Amino acid sequence: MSRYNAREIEPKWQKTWEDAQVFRARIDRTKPKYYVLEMFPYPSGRIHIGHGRNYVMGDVVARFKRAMGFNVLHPMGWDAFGMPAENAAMEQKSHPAKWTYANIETMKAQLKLLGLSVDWSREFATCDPAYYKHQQKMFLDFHRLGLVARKEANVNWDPVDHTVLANEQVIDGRGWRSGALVEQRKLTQWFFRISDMAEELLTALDGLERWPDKVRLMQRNWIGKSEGARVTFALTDAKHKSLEIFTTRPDTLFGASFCAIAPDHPIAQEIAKTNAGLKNFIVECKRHGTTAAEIETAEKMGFDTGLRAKHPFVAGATLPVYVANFVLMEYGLGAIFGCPAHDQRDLDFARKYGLPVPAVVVPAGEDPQTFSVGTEAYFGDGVLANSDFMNGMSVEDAKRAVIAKLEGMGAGKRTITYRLRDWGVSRQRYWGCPIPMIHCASCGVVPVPDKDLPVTLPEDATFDQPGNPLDRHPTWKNVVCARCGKLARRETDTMDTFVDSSWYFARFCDAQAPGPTNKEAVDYWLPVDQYIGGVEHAILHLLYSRFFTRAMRKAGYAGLSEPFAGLFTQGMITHETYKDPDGKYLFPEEIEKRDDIAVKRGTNHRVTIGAVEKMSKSKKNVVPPEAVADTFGVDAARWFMMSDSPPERDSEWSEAGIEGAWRYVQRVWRMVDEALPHLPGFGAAAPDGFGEAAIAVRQVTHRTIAAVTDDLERFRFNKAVARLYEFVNALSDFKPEGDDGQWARREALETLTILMNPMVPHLAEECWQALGAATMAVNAPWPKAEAALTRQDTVTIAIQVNGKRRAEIDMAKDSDAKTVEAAVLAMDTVAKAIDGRRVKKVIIVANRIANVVVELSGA
RNA sequence: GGCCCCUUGGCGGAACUGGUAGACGCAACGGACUUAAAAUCCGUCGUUCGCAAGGACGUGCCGGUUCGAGUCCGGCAGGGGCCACCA
Repeated sequence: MSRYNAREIEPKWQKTWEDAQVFRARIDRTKPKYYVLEMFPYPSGRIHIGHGRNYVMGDVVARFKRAMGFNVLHPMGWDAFGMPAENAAMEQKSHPAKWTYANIETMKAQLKLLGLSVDWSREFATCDPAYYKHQQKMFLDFHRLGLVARKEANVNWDPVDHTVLANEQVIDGRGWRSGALVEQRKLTQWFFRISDMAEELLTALDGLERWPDKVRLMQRNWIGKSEGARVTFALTDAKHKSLEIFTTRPDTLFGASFCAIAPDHPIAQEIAKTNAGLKNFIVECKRHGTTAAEIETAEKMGFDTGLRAKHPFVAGATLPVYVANFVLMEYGLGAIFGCPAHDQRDLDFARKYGLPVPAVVVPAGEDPQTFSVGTEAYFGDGVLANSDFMNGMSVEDAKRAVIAKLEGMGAGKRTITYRLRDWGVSRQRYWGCPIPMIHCASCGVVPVPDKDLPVTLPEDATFDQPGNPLDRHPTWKNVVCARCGKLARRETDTMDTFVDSSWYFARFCDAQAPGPTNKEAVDYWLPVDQYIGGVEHAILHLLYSRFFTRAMRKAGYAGLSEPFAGLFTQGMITHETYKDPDGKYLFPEEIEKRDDIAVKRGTNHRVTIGAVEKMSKSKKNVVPPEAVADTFGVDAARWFMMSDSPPERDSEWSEAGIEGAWRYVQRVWRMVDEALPHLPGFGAAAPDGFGEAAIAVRQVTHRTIAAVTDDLERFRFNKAVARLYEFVNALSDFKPEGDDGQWARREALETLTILMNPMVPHLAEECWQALGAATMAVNAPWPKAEAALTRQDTVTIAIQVNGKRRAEIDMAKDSDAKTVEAAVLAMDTVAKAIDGRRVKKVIIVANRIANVVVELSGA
């Protein structure tokens, strides 16, 4: 008996696949296409097994679809621009390119170890000018189409990374990479006009049926559509004639007791010029952060501007206009009217400053004369009161009525506001795609002519100090104006790296295309049929890509709007964490487990076993793929990753788990190896008839085909694995006798081999070859379940009496209700359970259950 | 604060659209083989009562709908996610 040696067998098959170039994808219109893509990696150093799950999952899909007859595209590349490279360059006194390409080399070798069915001929790195020159071209095209804007705006400034961040990259008031508290700065920046597409990006979410609801909901919330009205308040002041506010509750206009504007609202800024008190107040507002805790505890603060706003409907009534710390310039119009009775913040504010709290929406069952609000605002539904022409209306009717009236008076109109901001893409960093623009003293902003592309990064930049290396480079930014020929300055900002990843999937369709995309290839391969990645990109990358694809369509580079037809967000791999007595983290290989305790390897020092957490370098709870491949083989790792948890959930990596997977690999090989001498030849004709035992095995075989196919189709890898375990268990119990039995055994083993191939491709190749196939398993078609063998002739029907299971009975499938009822009532066990009570009725669910309902004794 | 999701044995998890809860794996335990160990094979494995046959209880908690609820509805608790002074 030969033992399965993964360390020799796995590299052998990887080489065979590579030599035969089996994963090379080509346009082939005789087959349906299938584009599988995992979110491409950032080359940060080394991968650990936690990264692997994502790629293995994609690989299982790719290999499965391939066997199902699809023309599969499964590419890989590198999201290679970004801050870590620059930080590493600063620390190691090296160059970001050197660091990045070294990491790519390491990680590529590690990925190859996993035996992925990737078409490596399409590989590229986004930091290659051959890639980013196309990005610059598209930037210029988008600029021409009005999709790019340069504007002054309040931006998020990361004081540690010395760069601007997009809203999506600020988490809890801190930079998503540096963790530094973000400051607000007013800067002139480049923006993609994503907010113009807010409505389209929102409604198109409904069409993304193969996306998780969770992700669609997150995008919906992020886009944040609010329907309401803008209302113009006339001001009593001669200098400032009117104030425009946005509200989603115009129905509560009669409950208004003040107006409030943001500290950076133009009117506030104007008054602050001559009012030192307000100026100080505005400075005070800016000092407060925006972290969750600070918002929770922040007190409402206001400064009375002295301005008074006239109520649009109540002659003679005026409202004080405050500058308030809780009003945001970025949302709506930066101005509100305060209705304390029906908004908690307005109520807190009104109580603090002693403003009136008139209630205008009264909950059902409350008396409008006596209903009042204490410390809790009422924002539920109800009936309008104290509101003149709206009295007695529902909230919805009142909204319509008041908007109509305001529109009639020219004092307001129905408006839709979105939370989504334009995407600021300027970054004051070196390691990114240069923005191809020129600043000329006489011509203003001038695009770099297409013929001068790419604008490449200078290699001799310095990284020994913070700030933008491009800006301080002695010569790089000197350029002649493309319009007037005078000396001008190059744009020294680079693009947000999320731009790089917003179109790479289109580039993969033809990575050698002379333009940004090859239209024929893009039309053939896109959309991505199955995209796989972490849910952490639910908003950032996935929203940007949806925008970018639309922009590419407008510019003629793509023929569709939605790049990803199917999305799957996979869970993380977690692992226990270990700490030595000093509180320092230890790698799993540094510890040794003895019974329930852990000690430092080779010592008696007790190690604390900490929480199970997402694998990360900082917690040291990582497992290198090389070590796993060496001891257990890659197939065992792949099998374990697919078996342990449902793919969307987190999965814990454990030594026991990988050992279990390794046992499976050995067991399958042993089973094939032991069967070989007894089996008929590969492709031998089926015998004339099958005995009972052989038929039973064939039934298991074909039912397994049906089940595993369905499970893989639906991304239920853990169930597919469980089915295959059951199959192997059944085969182990099978003791074939006669030619028919041996033929059925061969059929079963061949089937098993191909069914498990997507998960354990090296083992499958080895088995396939041993079974005598002349072709590779990777090219073998997926087996088909024969209906005659999957059909169930008898079914087990559970019998309940008053809903409690009392017995079961085997019946011919699809027996009619009368037959089942008669058979059930004839059973001794049933009679015993009925115990002489009167049978009220018998409920029969075909092929499943019979419930005998009897009178309750004594009731 | 708003919105959303989750909660099933010692553990990971099965259970299609309301129809036999606990598939499959891991761990554990008992046994066989072995000088011994590993590997392998056979068996047990939700709790509980019982010699057994069999019974009772059981899917976070309380209640409801139903012949029947892990699954549907209402409430509560715990855990997680996203957004967040968003008007």
